[in-house]
Amino acid sequence: MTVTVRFAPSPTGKLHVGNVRAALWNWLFTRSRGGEFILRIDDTDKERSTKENEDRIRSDLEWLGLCWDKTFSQSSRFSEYDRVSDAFRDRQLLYPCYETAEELDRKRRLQRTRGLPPVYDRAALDLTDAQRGAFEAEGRRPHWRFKLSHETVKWIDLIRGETVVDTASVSDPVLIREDGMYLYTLPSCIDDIDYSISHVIRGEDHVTNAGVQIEIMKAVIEVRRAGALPRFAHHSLLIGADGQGLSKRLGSLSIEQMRADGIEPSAITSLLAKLGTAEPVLPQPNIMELAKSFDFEKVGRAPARFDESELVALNAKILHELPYAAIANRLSAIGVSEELWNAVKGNLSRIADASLWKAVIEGEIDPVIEDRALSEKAASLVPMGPLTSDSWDSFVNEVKAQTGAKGRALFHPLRLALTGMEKGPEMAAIFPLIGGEKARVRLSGKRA
RNA sequence: GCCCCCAUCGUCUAGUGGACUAGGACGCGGCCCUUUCAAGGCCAAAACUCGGGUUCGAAUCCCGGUGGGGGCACCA
Repeated sequence: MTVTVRFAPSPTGKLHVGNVRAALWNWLFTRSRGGEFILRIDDTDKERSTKENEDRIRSDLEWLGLCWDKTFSQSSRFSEYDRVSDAFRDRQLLYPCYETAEELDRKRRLQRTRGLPPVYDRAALDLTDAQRGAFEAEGRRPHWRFKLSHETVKWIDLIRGETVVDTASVSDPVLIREDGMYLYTLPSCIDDIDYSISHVIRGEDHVTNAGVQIEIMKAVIEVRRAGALPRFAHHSLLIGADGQGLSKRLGSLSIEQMRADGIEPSAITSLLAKLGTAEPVLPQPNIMELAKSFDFEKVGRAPARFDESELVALNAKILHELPYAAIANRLSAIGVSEELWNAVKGNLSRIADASLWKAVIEGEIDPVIEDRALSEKAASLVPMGPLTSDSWDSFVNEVKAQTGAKGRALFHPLRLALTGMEKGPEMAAIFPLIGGEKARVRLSGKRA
């Protein structure tokens, strides 16, 4: 079976951990099966969609490595949507309604106080031509609802197993607004059929929608006389580390923000690919490796916790294993040489922190003198001439022999004097980079 | 309010009536190593949401409580 999936963000906001997880799973699934990944921009809402958001979404996806094989915007396909909705009207699948938003709201509140679910009562179906004419004469324009079958829709969800939606418990969905604008539902169904989407992979907030959409898709297939229903996979949503829903904090969880915070794309994909599955979360710099092990069988049904501190920790691990060549351009941009990178990477949690160590090693610092006698003695023992990777050991041995200090009492004052920091990279690696001249000055307590 | 889904170590989970003394990974703690921190190696601690029922036997099946998530838009 040919696999074709789509990720369909709406350019009304930014990409965040929640929707990126859906994008990633679509991508991993289709890559693991040699299929296609389509990026569809759901921009039917002209007022809220912006070009900036769309550009941001594309650049975030590219940054994450989620390349697409095909992309299009729904705003380019209105004529197709018109064609299908005309056919729906002919088949009485689409009916005009004249209630205002306030009237609908009042109806819902009334149902709720009676303990009933707020489902549309289909009053518009009983309207006579004369009544409709009267509304039109009043200046009202209709919005259009799709007439659901009121039967039970059933499908085998790849994650949830057999799933059932009773369409009698759902309102007939509004497909076209009073102003003639399409809501996302119909365009989405038409596109999924026209582009032969084989699998719809998304969050479980769409489970009820799937029931409705299956009915609409069936009608689209009839109109088009072609196409097939996709299979569905609805995954649970992420919750915060506090066990509460994520929606309120989404701003701080945007990909844009993470990128600004120095999180590597592979840290995000490594975590999001495995979180909520039976497989361990491990640093995986290669996203294709993630695709190889992707399997719906291993996905749990319960909401999974997304903890930012876990992402930060994973980011550090990825950095520790990152060879210079993989990020050479980014490092040279901040003036970090391969030598420097290899000396300090084991202590970084963000790449940008390399410049911090660059400043310590190459710039000037005020040394911290913890043991004046020891550091002054040490200053006189720094080997003359260029330092090598062996210099540190012989230097420390000499200091030990002449002062009697050992262990922490030996190391700690030297580190503080030479770097001004409590902890940091392996001294043997950074000692030659600091250089003998600077080391002598710092050990004697002067800025250098 | 109504409907749907879910519930195992701190976290993600394995587990489909006896093979469970409940397994793994991450994290946490301890030890070793490195003449400091980190990294690495080793070792430990740590869980079946509660109450009923079915059964010779329940983490596993059923009912109920509690808790969490989702849905019920002229948003997506």
